[in-house]
Amino acid sequence: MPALPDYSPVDTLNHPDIAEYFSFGISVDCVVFGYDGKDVKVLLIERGTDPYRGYQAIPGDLVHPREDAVTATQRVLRDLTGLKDVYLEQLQTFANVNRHPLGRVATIAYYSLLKIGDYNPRPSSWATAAQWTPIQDLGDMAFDHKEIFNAALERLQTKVRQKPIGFELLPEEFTLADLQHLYETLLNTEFDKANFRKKILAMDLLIALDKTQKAVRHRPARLYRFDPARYEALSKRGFHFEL
Amino acid sequence: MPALPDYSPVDTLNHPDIAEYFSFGISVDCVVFGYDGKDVKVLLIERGTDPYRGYQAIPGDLVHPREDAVTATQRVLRDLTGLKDVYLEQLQTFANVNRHPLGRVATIAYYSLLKIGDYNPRPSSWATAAQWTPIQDLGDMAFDHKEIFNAALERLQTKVRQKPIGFELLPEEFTLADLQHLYETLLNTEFDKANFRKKILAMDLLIALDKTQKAVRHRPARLYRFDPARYEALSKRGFHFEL
DNA sequence: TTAATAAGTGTACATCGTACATTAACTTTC
DNA sequence: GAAAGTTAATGTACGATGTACACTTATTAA
Repeated sequence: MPALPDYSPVDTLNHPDIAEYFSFGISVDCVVFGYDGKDVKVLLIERGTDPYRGYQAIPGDLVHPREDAVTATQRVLRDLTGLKDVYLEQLQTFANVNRHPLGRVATIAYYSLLKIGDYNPRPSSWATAAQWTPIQDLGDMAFDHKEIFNAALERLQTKVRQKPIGFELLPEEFTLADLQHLYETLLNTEFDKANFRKKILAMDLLIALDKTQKAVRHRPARLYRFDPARYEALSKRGFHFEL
Repeated sequence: MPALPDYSPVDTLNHPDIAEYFSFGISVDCVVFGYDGKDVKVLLIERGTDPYRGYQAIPGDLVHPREDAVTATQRVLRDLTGLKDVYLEQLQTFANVNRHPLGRVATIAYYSLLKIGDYNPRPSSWATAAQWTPIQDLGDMAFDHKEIFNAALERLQTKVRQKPIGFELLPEEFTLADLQHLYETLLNTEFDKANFRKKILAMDLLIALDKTQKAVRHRPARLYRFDPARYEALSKRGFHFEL
């Protein structure tokens, strides 16, 4: 442990009893979203110990004394899902005095989007307790995790309309109907099919593949792929994704 | 059923050396924005002690062991400006291992908007060190504060186009030209005068007052006032501010 | 009175969003 | 193997909105 500062980032004439201030625990919690073609789901843990034994909780862990917060979150995600390099974004920090019954713990909340098909539960300690839950039927949650989840969902709903991050939830190759349905369930709206596809295609972010759906009992739809490089290029020229 | 894993936050069983994890300091830092009719400015502190003596820093302080993070930020703001009930929003938490040279301090960054005219420096410890700096001419800053400031500015620029928070920076009564100029300096853009006023007025968020500017050497402009209640009402009906 | 200056209004045109109708391709049923 | 069912994919017409720019109005200073 490095030497304790004798002042805060500001100035502090005011903290003679400085050691008392260095008694916080910091955790990270990560709201992991997935989509199975029908429902938007969250990956939750069932707690095996008190407090909140049996309640569902957002996966997370204490940050180690020499560990960055993002690193800690990536560690949690890898242990949980076996995946790395998934979409990850900081949400908000929850630091109320009484949020944790056993001590002063501030938690930095993140949210993550992944292709649910890539998910393979790890033979790690929490593998058995992890489960995908459709976001409509969440029950009570441990700690202030319901509040954290709500914030994450709200943020996702805003963000998904402004940045092309919805694709993180879809398989590499998808139909326009897939995409539309994802947005509709995520945003609780309905879009006109013709207008939706016109708008999306006009953005010029998708690569049309020479493939179609197989084994459907109707006209098969064309498959598309999102082109991140194209998005980068357009962004630099002032393009603004919007749905 | 196998034993359920314990994961966190804070499962003491999983962390036998639990005490080590409770050694973090938590600070809040608040980027305070103001606008004087010409420039967008930030309220900065000049550090009087090492490290970074003489550098400019974002005002902040350590969070007390029994204090909520928002409360700590409001305390800092009140000590600094004499104001309470100013617009305040959490930005992001910076928690890298090495961000603070003297210990492990995670900082929860906020940003705040206030009417610069309301600001009255307090006879508190940092009053003399506080100064408004136009955001174009910021020099080096202490710690990772430049990074924090950049994040705050970016966030403000995004947010101000999506929520009617720009009014927090203006006096209660303002002209449409005032409003336009604020947006132009904040976003580094130019708007067409006629179209800007048409758009803003069409939103129906402003109350036209029976007052005009005084002592100007041209046709005096009408004064307006922002109507937060109206905005609330419209929001509930699905209205979406956008500029 | 006139010039200067910025406030405030009007208009024409292009662009975009919206609703809805139509055609196309595939499978299943009779 | 033709018809019915289903969803993909395209087209169009209309209204709303954004954009550029010209014009009129109210005030002060000269």
